Amino acid sequence: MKILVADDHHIVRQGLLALIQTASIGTIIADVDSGEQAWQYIFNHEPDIAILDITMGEVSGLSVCQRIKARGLKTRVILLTMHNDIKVIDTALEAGAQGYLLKNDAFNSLIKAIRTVHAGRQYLSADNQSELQSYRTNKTDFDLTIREKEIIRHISLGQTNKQIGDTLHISAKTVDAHRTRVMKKLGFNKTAQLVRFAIEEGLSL
Amino acid sequence: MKILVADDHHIVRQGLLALIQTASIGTIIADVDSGEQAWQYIFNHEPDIAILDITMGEVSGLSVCQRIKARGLKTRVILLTMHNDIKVIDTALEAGAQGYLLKNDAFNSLIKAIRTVHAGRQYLSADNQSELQSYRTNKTDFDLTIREKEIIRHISLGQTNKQIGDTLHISAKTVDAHRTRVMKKLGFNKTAQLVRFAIEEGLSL
DNA sequence: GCCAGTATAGGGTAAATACCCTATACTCAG
DNA sequence: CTGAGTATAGGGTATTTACCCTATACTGGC
Repeated sequence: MKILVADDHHIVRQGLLALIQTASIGTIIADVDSGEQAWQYIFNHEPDIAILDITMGEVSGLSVCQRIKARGLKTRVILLTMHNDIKVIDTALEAGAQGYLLKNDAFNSLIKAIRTVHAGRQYLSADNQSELQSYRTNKTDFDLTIREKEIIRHISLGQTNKQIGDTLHISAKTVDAHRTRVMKKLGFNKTAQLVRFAIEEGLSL
Repeated sequence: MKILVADDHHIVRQGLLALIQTASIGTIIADVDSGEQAWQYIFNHEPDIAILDITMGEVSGLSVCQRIKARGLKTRVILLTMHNDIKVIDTALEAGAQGYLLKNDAFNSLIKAIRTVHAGRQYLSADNQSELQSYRTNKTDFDLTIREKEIIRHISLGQTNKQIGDTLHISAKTVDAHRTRVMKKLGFNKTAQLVRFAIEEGLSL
């Protein structure tokens, strides 16, 4: 089993590597400290498992996850985060993640998560299963596409259309188009409203 | 050398333990997952080094650090955090920490930090030394005035300078002046950042 | 009584936005 | 196969923001 670990916190990353090695669960092919590097590696080598931190500067683990899904790569993703927020979990799963792990989980969970996801099943940290069910049944669907949510996320982090275009490798004009469409869908006409929405809906990571 | 590790993120803690063990740098006497437990241990056993996460639920690493200083215990503290915020570093050192380490530092820094602090010297992550100097010399007070907070609140609710001016019966230009001053105080240059700040600081609504 | 800080507000410029339009390409459901 | 929906991106314009400047008036502290 080949595993990629991506986390911009060096200590966390080294810790993960040490844990996976002592568990003798797989061969690590790479550890990187940015979403962009993670994507390059996954695109070129298609590891079995990619353990990605959600919050990683420019390109988040969420974005990488979306790209993997879009390209139909066989790599399965376990997203790693500090926050136990049901909205974020939902976003993560919609982005195509097979696993969701909290950093304050016991390290045994990590091994269990890797085994479960590698076997093709979904792994959720703690007992978020039932909570997720109820959240999904009565969540308001704002009909935003994955791409649109991604754009909102970048906007809420204070990036300009130009900057977002650069990180996502698309034109600033396209970002503007997405932005405008989201505004229309949500009935907004100001960045401030969009940022508030993103933060409250857990899209801002 | 006896070391205590306290971090509420299990994975991070396990990682730290693994790293310290492989470096054969010290005997770990305990690893705990809360500030309260950390304090109990330090008070009873006075380890040489305590590596404390700053953000740990109820009792933060900062609090534990202050207690150690107040009691005059010989335990030296290395504070651990994710955020490279000069303000936090300043607070940490004032609280009596001898070391300040970022989670995204290379793990070699951890070993170096332990050795340096154990030798009685101060260790700061990366090259925060010079940054800290300049921060302290011209320590700007980021306190916002009542009026400024009021302006931020309206901005975070999605109003334009013109609308805010109308509501508060002042010129849009004045609103702009307040806005610019706040930006400067906080080091921002985007509305999105201001909105996020307002929401997180509870200035919104 | 003066100085620092705050609130007010004007002039100006460059950047970013909001939003209108068209247009191509791709996918998926009926 | 066609049409709806999405993602892409260009043109264009008006508004808004971000930030530079100056300037007046009020207040509280030393």
